[in-house]
Amino acid sequence: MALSHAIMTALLEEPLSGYDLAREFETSLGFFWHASHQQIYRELRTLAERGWLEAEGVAQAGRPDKIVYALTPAGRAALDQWVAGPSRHKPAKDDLLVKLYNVGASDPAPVVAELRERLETHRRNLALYRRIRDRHYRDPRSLPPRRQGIYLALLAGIRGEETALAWCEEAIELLAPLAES
Amino acid sequence: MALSHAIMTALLEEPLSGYDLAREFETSLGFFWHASHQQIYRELRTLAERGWLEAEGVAQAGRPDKIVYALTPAGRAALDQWVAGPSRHKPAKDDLLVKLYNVGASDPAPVVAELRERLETHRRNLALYRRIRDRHYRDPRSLPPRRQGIYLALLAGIRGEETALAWCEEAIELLAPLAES
DNA sequence: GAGAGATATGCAACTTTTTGCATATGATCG
DNA sequence: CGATCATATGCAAAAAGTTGCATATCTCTC
Repeated sequence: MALSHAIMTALLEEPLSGYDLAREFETSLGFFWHASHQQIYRELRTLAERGWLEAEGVAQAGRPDKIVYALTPAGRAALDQWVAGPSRHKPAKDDLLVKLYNVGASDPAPVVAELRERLETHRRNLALYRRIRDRHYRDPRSLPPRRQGIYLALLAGIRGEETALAWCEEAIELLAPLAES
Repeated sequence: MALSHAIMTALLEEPLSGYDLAREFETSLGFFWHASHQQIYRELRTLAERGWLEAEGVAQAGRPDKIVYALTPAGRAALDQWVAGPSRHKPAKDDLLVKLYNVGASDPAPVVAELRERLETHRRNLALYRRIRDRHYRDPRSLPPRRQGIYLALLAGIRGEETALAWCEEAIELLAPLAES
């Protein structure tokens, strides 16, 4: 399972609580690997049991107490090993692409409407990613190695959104005439 | 579940056996929605029970008998309704992008090696998709509606591979110096 | 006739993800 | 004081996907 390793990766820099991690998985790392808080809390307990993480309860004033998880040496070793092993790419599954196969058989109007919505989503994502790049990753070559890796992940996001955006425009242009008639 | 609808989509043109469908899901539709034959056979039985498909045993000479599934009017209606409803985009999950966050903490060499392999995969996919486009979708505007939709799905594949390919090259260029030292 | 390979279909166990629900603390605002 | 929101953690059931195994027909080649 790779969720465990994604979590450990997020803990490389500093110990975090499940709540923190859940937010991490909604931004940064989450752009490329989504996980719900239910998944995260469950996985954290599993990893702590296995000895890859260490849990520490932290009492807080002004807010509910929390449990902070830190990477153990064993976890660190497992992570290294995972990085050295083969990767799995699970391609995106997109209803919309399947629906395109139905154009001509079903009404294309909702598909076009969906494309327009998605266009906006890609615009927003792209703007966000570019803002992050401009703020933190202006000159990739002068970054320390770790940041270069993160930069590349971000770059994948940017390129992906650019491509998806352009494709949406092209698709709308081609299908709009069908939807109007 | 969308697998059911992907299967029905594949049956829009003509009735197919589970085996045929499994191959369909390894090419055409399968570029955007992967499914194993185990999943497909299971789903086919479920759909037939629900009345969305009709199963017909076909005796064959020269090869094992098969079961051919056809879309029923009820299935057709369900498909229309699905097309009109909201779509879900499940973004890709890619170990490699998570591993990039580990560059600087773990040895980057295997990551670079993986990037090189992936570069080749993208090259192959791109060549394949382009071949299909050149053969069957040369002039998209003059295609009948149904084929236009399929063309757009193919185009999404082409653009995606182009982007991924270029990104791999950029990533290798940036990380190669780190891996050598 | 033995073996490999395409065709054809399936079970069972397991892992992973999704969905819906549940709970509790403390801050802030009206 | 009540409502709402951010913080913080979790259970349980269902759906979806993966993995490993199993079986059978028929063709073609050695």
